[in-house]
Amino acid sequence: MPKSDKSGSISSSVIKRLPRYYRFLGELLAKGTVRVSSQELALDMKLTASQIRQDLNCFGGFGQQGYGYNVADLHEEIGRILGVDKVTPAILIGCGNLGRAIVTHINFETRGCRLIGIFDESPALLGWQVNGMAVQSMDTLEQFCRSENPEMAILCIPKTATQEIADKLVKCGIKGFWNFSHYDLSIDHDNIVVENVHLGDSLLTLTYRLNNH
Amino acid sequence: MPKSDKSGSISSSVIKRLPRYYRFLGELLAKGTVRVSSQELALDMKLTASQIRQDLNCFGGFGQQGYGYNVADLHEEIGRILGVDKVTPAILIGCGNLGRAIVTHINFETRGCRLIGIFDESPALLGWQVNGMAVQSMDTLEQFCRSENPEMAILCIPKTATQEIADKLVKCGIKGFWNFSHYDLSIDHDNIVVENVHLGDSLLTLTYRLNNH
DNA sequence: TAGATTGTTAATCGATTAACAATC
DNA sequence: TAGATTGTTAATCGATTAACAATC
Repeated sequence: MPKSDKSGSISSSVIKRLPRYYRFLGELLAKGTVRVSSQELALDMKLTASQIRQDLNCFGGFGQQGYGYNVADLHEEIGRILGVDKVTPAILIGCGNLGRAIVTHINFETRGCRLIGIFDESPALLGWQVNGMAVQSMDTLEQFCRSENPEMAILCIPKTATQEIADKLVKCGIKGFWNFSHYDLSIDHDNIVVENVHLGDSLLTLTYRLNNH
Repeated sequence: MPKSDKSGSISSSVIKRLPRYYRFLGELLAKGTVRVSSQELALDMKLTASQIRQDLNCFGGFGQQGYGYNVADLHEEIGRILGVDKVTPAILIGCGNLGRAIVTHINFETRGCRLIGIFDESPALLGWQVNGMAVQSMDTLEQFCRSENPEMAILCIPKTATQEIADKLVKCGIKGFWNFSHYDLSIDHDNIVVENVHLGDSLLTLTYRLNNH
C-alpha cells in the first residue's frame, strides 16, 4: 500500500528510469511471474537492489517485507505514476519521413496519449491519409486547437521553424512538447514540459565510443 | 594546443554533452563568430562556465587565457574527438517505417558514418530502393559482411528478434549497435558498444512530467 | 516462530560548482 | 602592463550503494 506520494520533488534520474521499470515489469507479467524481489529485478535490469528500493520508495511502499513485490500490482502502480491511464490528446506537427514513422511506430494509447491531428505546411501532403487521419494545413491549426484542445505536440519540423511554431502552440494551449528537430527547444513557462530527442547526438556518442574503445 | 588526451577515462556524462557542444559551436561558426568565452557559451547552452571548462579539459587545453576559445578551432577539435572525420561503414537491419525514416532523416556522413547496406527479412521489400540503395535479403547478410566489413549496425527490428540478430552480427564483425528496438540490448564483449534509443520510454517520461506539473 | 526482504538511514562515490593562481 | 579568462584544485552537492532495524 502506497504510504505517500512525494512526487514533485522526484529527481530526473529517477524519472528516466521509471519507463524501464514499467517495461521490465510488463515482461515479467507477460511471463506470468507473480512476485519479484528487488534482488531478482536488479539482476534482470542490471541495477542494484538498493537503487530499485530507493527509486520505488520515492512514490510509496509498494513491497512487503519478507515477500518482495507483487508484479501485477507494482506494474499497475508504476503505470499510474507514469500516467498511462490518462488520455492526453496529441498532435503531430510535420509529417515528413520522420513524423510519419514516429506516429505509425509508437503506440500512443499504451503511453497515456491519443493522436488526434496531423499537420504539415506542405500543400503536397494536404489530405493525405496517415494512420487513418488526413494531413491538415498549418493554417487550420489554431482553429483546431480551440475546438479539440490538444495538450501535447510532437514536433518533426526543421530546426529553423521550431521555436516559432512552439511559441505559437503554447498560445494554443499545448502543455508538452516531444521535440525531434535538431534544435534544443526550451520554453520558460513553468507549467510546460519539453522532451528533446536528438537522434543525431545519439549517433555521435556511438561514433565517439566506437572510435575510443 | 591540446596538452594531453586523457580519453578512455571520460565519464559518460561528459561524452553525452560532446555532441551538443559540437552543435552549438557549429551554429556559432555558421554565424561567423570568431571567439567565445566559456561564460558566453555557458549562457547560450544553459550550462555553467565551470562545467564547460572542466568538460573541455578532459581532452586538452583548447583555450587561451584572457581570450577564450577560437570557435573554428574548438569546433574542429571536438569533431575530431567525436570522430566525425572517420568513415565507419554502417548497415540498416529492418527497413520498416522507422528504419526508412532514420536512414533518410539522419545525415550519416557528417557524423563519421556511411550507410553501405540495407537489409530486411520481408520478401515484399526485397529490391526496393531506399536512399538509392536496394533492400537486400537477410540471407545475404553474412556474405555481405565478409566482403564489405561494416562496423556499425542500425537495428530497427522487433524486440523478439533483436538479441539473436545482434549476436549474429557480432560474429560478422559489427562493433557498434544503434538499437531502436523496444529491447535493452547489451553485448558483453568489451570492445563492442551499444546505444539504445527508446522512443517509447522517452514519450513516457514526457507523459509523466505532463501529468505531474 | 524463523527467514526473508523491505523501507530507510548512513556512508560512499561521482559529478557539478566555486575559487583562484597561472598566463595570455 | 593591466585585464580577462583559462586550467586546475578544492568545496559542494546530489545520486548511488551499503547496512540494518522494522516487519511481513
